[in-house]
Amino acid sequence: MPAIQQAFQQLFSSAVEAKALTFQPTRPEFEGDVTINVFPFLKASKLGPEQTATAIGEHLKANVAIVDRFNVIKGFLNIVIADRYWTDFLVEAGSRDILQLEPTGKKVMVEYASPNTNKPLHLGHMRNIFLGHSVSRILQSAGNEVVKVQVINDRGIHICKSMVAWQNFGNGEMPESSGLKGDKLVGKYYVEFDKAYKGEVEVLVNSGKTKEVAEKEAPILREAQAMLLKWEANDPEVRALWQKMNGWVYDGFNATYARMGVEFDKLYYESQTYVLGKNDVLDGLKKGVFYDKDGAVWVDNTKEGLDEKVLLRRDGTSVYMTQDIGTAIKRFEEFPGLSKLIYTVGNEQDYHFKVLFIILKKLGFPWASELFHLSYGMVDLPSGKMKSREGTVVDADDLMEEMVNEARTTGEQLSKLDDITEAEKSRLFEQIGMAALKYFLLKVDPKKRMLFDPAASIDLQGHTGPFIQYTYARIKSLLGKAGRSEDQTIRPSDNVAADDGLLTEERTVIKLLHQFPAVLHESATHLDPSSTANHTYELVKAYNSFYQVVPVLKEEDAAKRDFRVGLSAAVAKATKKAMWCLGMEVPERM
RNA sequence: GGCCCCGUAGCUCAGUGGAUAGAGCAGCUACCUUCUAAGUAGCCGGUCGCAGGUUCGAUUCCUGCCGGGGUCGCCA
Repeated sequence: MPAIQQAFQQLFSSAVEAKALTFQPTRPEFEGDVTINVFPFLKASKLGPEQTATAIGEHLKANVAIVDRFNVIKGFLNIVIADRYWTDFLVEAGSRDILQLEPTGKKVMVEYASPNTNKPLHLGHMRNIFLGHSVSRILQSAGNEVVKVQVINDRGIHICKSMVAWQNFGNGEMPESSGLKGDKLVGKYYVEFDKAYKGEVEVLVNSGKTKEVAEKEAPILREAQAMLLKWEANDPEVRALWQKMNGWVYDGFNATYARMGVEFDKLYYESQTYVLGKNDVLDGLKKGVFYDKDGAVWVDNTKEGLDEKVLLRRDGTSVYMTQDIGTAIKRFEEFPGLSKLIYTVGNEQDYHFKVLFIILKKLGFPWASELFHLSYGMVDLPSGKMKSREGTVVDADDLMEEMVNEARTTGEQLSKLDDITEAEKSRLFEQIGMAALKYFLLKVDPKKRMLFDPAASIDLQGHTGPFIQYTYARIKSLLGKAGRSEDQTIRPSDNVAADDGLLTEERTVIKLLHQFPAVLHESATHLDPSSTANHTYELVKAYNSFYQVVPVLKEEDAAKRDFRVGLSAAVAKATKKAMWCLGMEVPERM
């Protein structure tokens, strides 16, 4: 880059801004590795596009060692970088983890699950959890210290509904007695509640009440509301039931998280945080940041293009926003070095977070500008939106089971695994099924709404997690036969093969490896695993093309063979790390 | 209605100012006595929602419109 600027200065005695200078990978139909578009410089060079490009090209060739040759097509300067540069890079890629970037010295908190405890986890949670988990690992690989946190919405009317229903209709059913997973059991009573509630509403409507009145007066709802009040008053019996049922849910969630392969450094319980924020809001009121209207505390965001919002009710109680204000403040107190806080929450809460961040800025917290809402789109089914009340949700445990079974069916059909134990097979199919699922959810831009078709969407072939795993396993097989591990990739002498000229297949793979750190960096900057996911696919796809036509172990020239083994090892190493960043495992064989 | 997000191949998605817009799936074809065929190569498939504008150059940026979704509680 500086070389180009220098070239420009000398050739045309005129400076060029760094941002006007764009390098792009040369399109495969032309010869070259990097391409510079010279159109932006025509005014300064006062020459036509071809002459400008040629002049720069000549200069670079004469002055920059790694520039081997160039060609000019229209306004595009295609530069061929010397083989030596690529082989040197490959040695580097073999000797260290190129996907572990320089430490930034920053500590980042990522919140990536916030389930309610009244029902089991579903597909929507899975997108949230895989996304946040992957972003955490990408940030870590990009040199940050990461704190992963979960918020558990363990209190409120929703859990009281399950509790009331269990009390009324449960006959003491327990996870142990029914064989139901704890979260499923509690979820079952949430559904029971809804059924009973609807029945009661219907009865009331038939007795002449309006629907609105009936929906407010249904006895079982009143019961749940009364239970919430008792909970807030610390009623021992209610609290004991609450603890018992939440305990079941946590057991269930933990089993689900374990299978998902995700983990948290710290848990926040809403029952502990919901009291936070009140004093902060009152402080803001004193400072004149907020105002009093009819006894309630409001914030006015009309200048920011939003509207007014209540922060404390007239009776002095909190709203959702209040506790989020308090929780954010608390987190920065608990983690003094924290420089960034990321909330992985669905895009239906875009407005909420916009308001939250503005409020914290108004309260004068310097870190308020470092808050980020990692907003992701909903997951739709072919039938439309998932609705828990209509029973159209895709259950997380069921889906994982289905995916793993799918992997098993395919794997056993291929019958390449007859010599391994049943336990090893189970572990392998678990890895494959989970990767298929995770990759499917992570390969698309997080902020976009996506479609999940359980029947057809999840493939084990093509642009998928298992495709990547398969490539890795094939390389491992090669390395095994060559007696090398992926960590002892290229001996420096291996790159002698380069003197013979890199094959285009080799060059393509190395270039993709070379781009990988930049892609990872971009993934971390945009908090978007999809670019990493897609680049990993590009890499292994290119490797597969190489593998198909270029002999590795069968190559007779020992130097070339070693070089290709080293190339393969470097791909395996980067692939494994990239997959780790996406929360997926890679199998030794498949 | 106000505000926000999205609209690219039959389907699912890449592509955030550059060349003739790319993958996967689906359909068709070729390649396993050769390093794992969960693979590779090829064919088929496009008014980048529509209309203007900015620019040497727009799928990409701006405006308007159309279509889809979200959100606008002293709910969470």
